Amino acid sequence: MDFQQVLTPPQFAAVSHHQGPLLVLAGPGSGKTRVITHRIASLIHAHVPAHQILGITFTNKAADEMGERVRQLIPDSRVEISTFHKFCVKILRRYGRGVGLDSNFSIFDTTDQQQLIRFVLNELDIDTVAYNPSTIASMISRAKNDLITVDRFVEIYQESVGDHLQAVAARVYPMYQKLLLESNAVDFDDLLLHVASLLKGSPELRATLDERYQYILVDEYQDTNLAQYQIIMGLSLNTRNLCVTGDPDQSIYGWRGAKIENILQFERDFPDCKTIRLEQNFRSTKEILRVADDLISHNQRRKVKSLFTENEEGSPVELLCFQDERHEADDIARRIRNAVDQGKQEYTDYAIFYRVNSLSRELELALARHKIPYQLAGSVAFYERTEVKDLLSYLKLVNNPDDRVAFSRIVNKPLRGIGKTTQNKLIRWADERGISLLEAAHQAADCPKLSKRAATMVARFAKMINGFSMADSGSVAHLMENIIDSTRMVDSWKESPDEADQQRIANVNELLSTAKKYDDIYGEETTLEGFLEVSTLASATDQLDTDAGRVTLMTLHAAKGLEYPVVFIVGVEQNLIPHERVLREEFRDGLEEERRLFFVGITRAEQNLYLTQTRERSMRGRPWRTITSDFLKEIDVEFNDQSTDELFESRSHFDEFVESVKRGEIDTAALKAANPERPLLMTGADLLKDAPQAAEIPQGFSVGMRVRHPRYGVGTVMGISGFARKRMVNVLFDDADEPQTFVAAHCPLQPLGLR
DNA sequence: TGATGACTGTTTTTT
DNA sequence: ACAGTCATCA
Repeated sequence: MDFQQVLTPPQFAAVSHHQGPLLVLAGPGSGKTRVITHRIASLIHAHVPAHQILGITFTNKAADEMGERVRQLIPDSRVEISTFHKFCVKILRRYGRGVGLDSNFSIFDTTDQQQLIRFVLNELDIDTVAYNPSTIASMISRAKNDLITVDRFVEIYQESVGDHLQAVAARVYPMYQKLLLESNAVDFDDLLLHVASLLKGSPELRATLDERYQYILVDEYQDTNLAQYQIIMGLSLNTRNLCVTGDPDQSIYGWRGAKIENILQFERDFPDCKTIRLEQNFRSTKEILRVADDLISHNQRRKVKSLFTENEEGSPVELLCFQDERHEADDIARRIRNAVDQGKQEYTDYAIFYRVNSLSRELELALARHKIPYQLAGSVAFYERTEVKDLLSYLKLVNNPDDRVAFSRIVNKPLRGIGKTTQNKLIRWADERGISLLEAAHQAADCPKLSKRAATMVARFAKMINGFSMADSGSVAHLMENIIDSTRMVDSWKESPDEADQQRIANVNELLSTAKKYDDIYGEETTLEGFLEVSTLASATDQLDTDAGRVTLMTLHAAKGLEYPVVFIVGVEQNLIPHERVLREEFRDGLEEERRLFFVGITRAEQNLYLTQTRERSMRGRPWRTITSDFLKEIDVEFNDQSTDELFESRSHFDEFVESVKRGEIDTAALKAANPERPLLMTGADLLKDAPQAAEIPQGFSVGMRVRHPRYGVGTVMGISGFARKRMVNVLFDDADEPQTFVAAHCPLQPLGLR
């Protein structure tokens, strides 16, 4: 293979640098994955044994893709390419004893984690309303990412003047960690933390692994946190053939503990490192790249790169402005529909990005209206569905009898008469005697506090769980079938007319077929542990299909690493892009990260890029007047106003309509008869029919009526005065203390239920 | 013990 | 707007 032929000079330089530390600063679309995969191929060509090479990515998708592309270059190669978390699981299965873990440990996802923290808060008699479990969870998570252990956390708290939140966290963290260990379980952050402590605590193990992995490649290095940094450093002390690739301008996980410093200081960590910049972009048009470059040049904290491309000029980036999110979504759908109908594009060519998941809703509705197939990254992930989690919890408990979160989740699901009281008594008793919940359940008959009836139920449950075993079932799928049969968990849904229940059955079946697939892949080697691991470490973007013939919707964060011919970025408005959260910060660090996030979104586009904004947008069920994004002042795009003052137009139509009805010019009864389903406009008279207690009909308002105002939200009509054009309405809004008065004929008040 | 309804926080994210 | 939790009652 002649690498020089297929690579640019800088790419080739990176690929052929084998010995010693290497930093590849790769701009968007600069062929970074290409460099990594070719470098691996090049190492193998140079007779480096494949098992000495370790490739690390952040997502499963990236790992799979990289593995696939390496195999295209070197068929049958057995290079280990893994995510940080998977790699750590592997180490811990083997060496976890050193941190108190048995090899069958459970991995707690965010839900499990919060469940356990909720339990701890209850135990410590801390109000879970004032102290949200997820807030405490993220504090602990953050600490773990920064390698702050329990002892250190408590120490720091005692040394400083911590606030009440820290006080709570300092009490919760130790007990949470103790229960995790007792459950023989780890959370996502522990996977990294435990491995980092193993490497630190055991020089022999560190040296062994350092030796084992001679060549390490880390992708997206700008997103590594302190724990990940320590792990990488620990493996690169003796053999320093460490190659990291990344782009500081695409660092978007700072809020999650990622340290952009890691990449910025790589040259300080390894003074003898070679630095290569990949600045030629092979993805986007000149127009798109120019906009991206203009934007990112406004960041202060960065390594300056000069991006360039030999691609064509392309059409200008367009900024589309709409009245509201519905018009925005509808117009995007219509554009896609038209282009596809004319054969100019395929559905697969399109991606729509947004800052927060809640914006996907309107887009989904519009795409559905226009009969456009789409796929959504994220949303309610399959593995987070209740029924899926329940079934997995059975498997988890079978695999790891110490798992108390799994136990608590399913002990009374489906209902078997083991209520809260019984559960609490059982937990107390188990903790007193230092045995697992399942063990306690077994011996329930000996528990003095439990009634005979409760004890029988509990013991029966324990017996059922014990009846399940991987050895007897032979495969994960069979075990799962046994569980489904024995628990009768789908029985109650079978007869249900409820669509949601049928969906639950479908989900259970899907999980079952996932298990079958897993069994098929591993054959005799299939393990319960392995299946659970895959299920827990699976993520939303993993399931994205590049060739599905569908439009793809996702958040800007999820878009990193992907590319599409045509990209829409919706909601380019202040408080969204940039997000309101960073606008409140005094320090402008967050703002630069928001700019990078926008930069990531822009640079996903190959041919066409559309930015959209609206004049008003509903957030949390309330309409808001929007403000244009500050970032738009930093870039040069073609402004294209699609908005009309339609809202006001329709309002005056409405007023006219109401007036006509009052003058008797319109026969409302006939109108309603003509369209009994859903009238386009409801008249005041119609409303009155649904509100018999209302006293008057003036201008469609009556005392006690619920109304909505675009700015003030929902309120109640307190009083009405005057007549005709001077008719006044007095409204007390739900959020306000003082009522406000409006001229009935001219105010944007809308009776609720009008839609 | 379990069902129902009110209340509340959530909406940056991935493993 | 919505989902998940909590409180109350049968």
